[in-house]
Amino acid sequence: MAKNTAAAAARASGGGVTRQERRSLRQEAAVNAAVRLAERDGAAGLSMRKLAQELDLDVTVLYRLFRDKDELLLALCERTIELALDEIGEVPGAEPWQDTVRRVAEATWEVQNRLPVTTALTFARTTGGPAERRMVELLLSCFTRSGLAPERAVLFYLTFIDTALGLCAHAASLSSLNPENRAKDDTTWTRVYARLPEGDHPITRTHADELARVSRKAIYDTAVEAILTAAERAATG
Amino acid sequence: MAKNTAAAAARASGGGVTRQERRSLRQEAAVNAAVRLAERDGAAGLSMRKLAQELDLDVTVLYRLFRDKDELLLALCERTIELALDEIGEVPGAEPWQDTVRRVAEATWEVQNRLPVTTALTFARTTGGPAERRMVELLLSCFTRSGLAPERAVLFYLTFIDTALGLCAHAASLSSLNPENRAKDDTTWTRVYARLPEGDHPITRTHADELARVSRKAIYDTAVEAILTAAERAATG
DNA sequence: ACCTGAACACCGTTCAAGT
DNA sequence: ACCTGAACACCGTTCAAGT
Repeated sequence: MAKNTAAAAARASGGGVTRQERRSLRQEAAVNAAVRLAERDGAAGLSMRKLAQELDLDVTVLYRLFRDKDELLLALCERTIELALDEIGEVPGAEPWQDTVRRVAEATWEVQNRLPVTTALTFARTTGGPAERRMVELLLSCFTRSGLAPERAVLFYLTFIDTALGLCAHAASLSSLNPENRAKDDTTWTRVYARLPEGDHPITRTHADELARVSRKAIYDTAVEAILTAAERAATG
Repeated sequence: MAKNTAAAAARASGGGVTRQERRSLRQEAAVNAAVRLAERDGAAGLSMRKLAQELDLDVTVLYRLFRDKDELLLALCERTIELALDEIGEVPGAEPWQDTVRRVAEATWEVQNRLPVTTALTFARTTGGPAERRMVELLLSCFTRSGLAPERAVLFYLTFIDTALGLCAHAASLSSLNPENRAKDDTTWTRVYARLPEGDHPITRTHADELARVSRKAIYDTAVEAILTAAERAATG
């Protein structure tokens, strides 16, 4: 749905495809290929050369579509937000603001889960693009509907989105380590913490099993609910 | 204080410096130089070659101190935790658990602020090393003291630490972008969002000033307090 | 005006050849 | 046994030379 926007625009405009529209189409194709490449080969596997090869282009053509690799990354960031917005779909107008925020949290997690490498590469960026703008408007409308004064609404909006993205990036950057490093990291709780010597770290030792059992999604949900509750209390209190 | 641990151990053991101790000393020197290099030249500037050069070593010697670059990064991660522990200092035994958690949050932010590049490079890793183990024990002792059952104590501990690290990494990865990209990102709120056309995004438009005014530290504090409150309520409720 | 290949200055990592 | 330089297979990015 988010895909082929430029194509649709081109067709709607009545036949003649301008240079600008062809450029947009090629950029979108490049973004699609970049996501595929990143998820298949990992963060280190997404190189300008390999992407060009995948698209049957010379690298320098890619450099005319995107000024540099950073601009490609910003386009990837926009794409992840587009996917989240697609995932969210239409929001019932009468829905309580908290539930809309929860929808956004779910959709963002879903995208992180599906595209961990892309998420890890882009989580901390601000694009200023159309998808990001729609997302900002959607979330700000929730936090203002809650009854918070502008200053507080903005503070809680940013706390929510940065926390959600930070935790998604945390989860994503684990899933996007090389297999061996991933395994090294993943099993640390049981490998190291369950086998601590008797005397040291008594509390950690008795909690090692629980530590290995907690899922990243449970952590994410706990953080999201904590921030929602804090916003509610700030609004009504 | 965290530095020269190996040196102290070597001297205490009575004169003869073993191969193992010399190795530890060289690893520590490498970590120190790596932090300096990363903060001076950015994440892309921390390469095995440049680090070896900085230490007047052949690259391959570096590869005998650390199996690969990832092992160096884990050592950097340990170092950031050591610095946070130094920052925390002695914790008064009778201190309310919430205040101890706040100390940890402050110290972690402080380190992020001082070493953004190193923080951004390492935030999502689990090292299983001694500094990390001390930090886990300290924080778990807080969340169990709060009266939470083991399962919940662990859930809130992980929610706290992952949220704190995620937000620190968010802030850090902004401070560690190349100057131009950083500027591009930083001013987006005023550059793009304050100039939105009248019709679209009305809520964002009216909040653009506030959005540009919120500091990353305020966001961090809001998230930390929200999680502390949620933990308190789960413990007493 | 557009495309192209070669080049520049780097990477992480390995290994045969030296002392 | 330890150290070393050169090499391999890559990077992002640029630019002169072609059509």
